[in-house]
Amino acid sequence: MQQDGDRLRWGVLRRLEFIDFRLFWDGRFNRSDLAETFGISTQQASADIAQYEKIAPANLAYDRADKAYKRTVQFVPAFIGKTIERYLLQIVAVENRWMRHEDTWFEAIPPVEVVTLGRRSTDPTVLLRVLDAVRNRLEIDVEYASLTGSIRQSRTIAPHAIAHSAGRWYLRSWSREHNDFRDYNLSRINEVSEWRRSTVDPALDFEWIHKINLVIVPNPELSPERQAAIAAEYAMENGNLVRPCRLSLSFYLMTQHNLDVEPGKLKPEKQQIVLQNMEEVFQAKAAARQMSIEALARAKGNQG
Amino acid sequence: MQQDGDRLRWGVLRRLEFIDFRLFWDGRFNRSDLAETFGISTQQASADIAQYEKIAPANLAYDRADKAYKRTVQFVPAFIGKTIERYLLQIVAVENRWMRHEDTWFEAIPPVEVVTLGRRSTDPTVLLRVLDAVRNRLEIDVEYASLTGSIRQSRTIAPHAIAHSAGRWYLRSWSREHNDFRDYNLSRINEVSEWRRSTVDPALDFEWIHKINLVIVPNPELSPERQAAIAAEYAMENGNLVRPCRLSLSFYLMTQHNLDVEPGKLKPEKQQIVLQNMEEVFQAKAAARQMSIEALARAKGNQG
DNA sequence: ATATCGCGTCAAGTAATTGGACGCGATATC
DNA sequence: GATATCGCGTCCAATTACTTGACGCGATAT
Repeated sequence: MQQDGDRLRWGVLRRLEFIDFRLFWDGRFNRSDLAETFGISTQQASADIAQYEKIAPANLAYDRADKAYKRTVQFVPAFIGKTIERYLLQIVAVENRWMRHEDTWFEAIPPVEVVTLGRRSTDPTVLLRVLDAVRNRLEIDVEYASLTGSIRQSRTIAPHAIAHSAGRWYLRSWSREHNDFRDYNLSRINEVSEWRRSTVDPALDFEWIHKINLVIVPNPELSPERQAAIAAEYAMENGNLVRPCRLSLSFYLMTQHNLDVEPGKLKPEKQQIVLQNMEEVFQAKAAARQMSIEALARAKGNQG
Repeated sequence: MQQDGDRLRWGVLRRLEFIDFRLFWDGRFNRSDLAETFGISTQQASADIAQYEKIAPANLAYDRADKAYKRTVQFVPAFIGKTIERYLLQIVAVENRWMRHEDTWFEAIPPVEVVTLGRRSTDPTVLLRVLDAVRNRLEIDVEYASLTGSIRQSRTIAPHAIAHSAGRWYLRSWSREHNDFRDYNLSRINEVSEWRRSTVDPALDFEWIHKINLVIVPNPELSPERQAAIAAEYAMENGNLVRPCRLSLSFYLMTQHNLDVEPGKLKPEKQQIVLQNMEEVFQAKAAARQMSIEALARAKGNQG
């Protein structure tokens, strides 16, 4: 199968993958499904099906009554692989209108409800300019939606990385106004106007570069059974989860899971996990921040 | 271009899309990139590039010095469309190891950090059986990881929908043990053994079917500026956001955003939005639950 | 100066795909 | 219970997509 996979043309491979996909998700497919999805003739579709049958004969059987190929109980995906999470994500993307149903291979989107509050989506042009700036070490002028939302402020930033947390996209950047590194909410950037080479070394962003191990344990106020379940869900070893994390991002992770709330304020169910080394994280973050500010000031001094 | 798009073969269209993609994300691409990604000859790749140039001549220019095609400033995506969020999601998927880098079109994954605590991923076979059960109205026996994580419990459920919230997947199901509808965490289902036709009508799951409008406003304890910014971020109209939501899912949405925490317990920054009609939601949910339980009991009485 | 690399292109050959035609079996229609 | 319909499979010649091989061109590296 591996050899077969290598010598098959890219297009044919995709079509076999499609067969695999539909068998997995719908349990059935038609010759015409294949023909319509890829814009090929029925003859070619028949040939493709025959080829799939040669590779994985036990996976499907034609049901004359239903006029469709159906998945057998022995079915094992031969092409789409073991990580099906990506397709689940497609469903989420369709529900959020990030992706069109036609751009997926789903015939019927499974009855999946996505529980989220939709936010404004990112402007492609902004994203494009921002990515360029990151890649080519540029300093850019951006129009940043002020807190009031009405007045538009111009900022000069030199972004060097992007981060994603809880549905929000952040831009890690040096700020000319403050001469330090901070996070900008990508969806609040409306326009990128000018760009020029940046003179700031992103290696000075110690809050970004330095990582710390977050030591996470189930909330001890929960019953032992519940704690064990949570340990299993997060695949904890020895009762704790050690998650390396950039210092500047640690707060987002903490916010996401209510790790930054003092114990006792929330019901334990709302705070299923807690952070053991919070103090250490706080101190490390503050120290790194200080280091960056001083290094940037020194660099500016040398330059001017 | 539309006509061109229709008459182009599926494979060619994908390759033009690839050119568009690379121009967007990397700002550049090679003939050999195209050839290697799709397993075609360099000649064919040249032909494809020529075709793309015919369709969108202003989008790219060959840079002899760099030996690469480069994006021009006038670049406007001609194939990949306006919703680029789907590709951002791919990056998240790669970072979370749900997807392989090779299965995307990214040459270099942009320096994106994904802030999340990875959870155990879903077993494809379980997902497959569960989807079948939903689609064909089956009752299935599942092995559900008990709270202790060690003892395995068998449950008989008839699932009828799937929900996704904050990285977790839930299965909305009727439960034989309790004769009511409840949620099962998909990642805690280890195995699906037997299946048979279900006799329970999912239309009786009123907590699922009935929707309620969640009325969400910025936390009034925040400064007016901050409130305005949050209103903008969530695209609120008249200062509030009305989000229709299935009753059974309303709690997940509330949990995600700390809407279910009494005011004053958390710092306002950790509770940027609040729910105005919490009492109404609670009552509606309880009423629907009661209705379901009674309807199910009646149905059982008629049956037995 | 010379080698190397990526590009473009011409020409001939091969593989993929189409269009047309036919038969087969299961369901729906009257 | 005859008849139409639909989706499938398959044979054929014709067409299109793609490959293999060969050559020249310009920019960079040695």
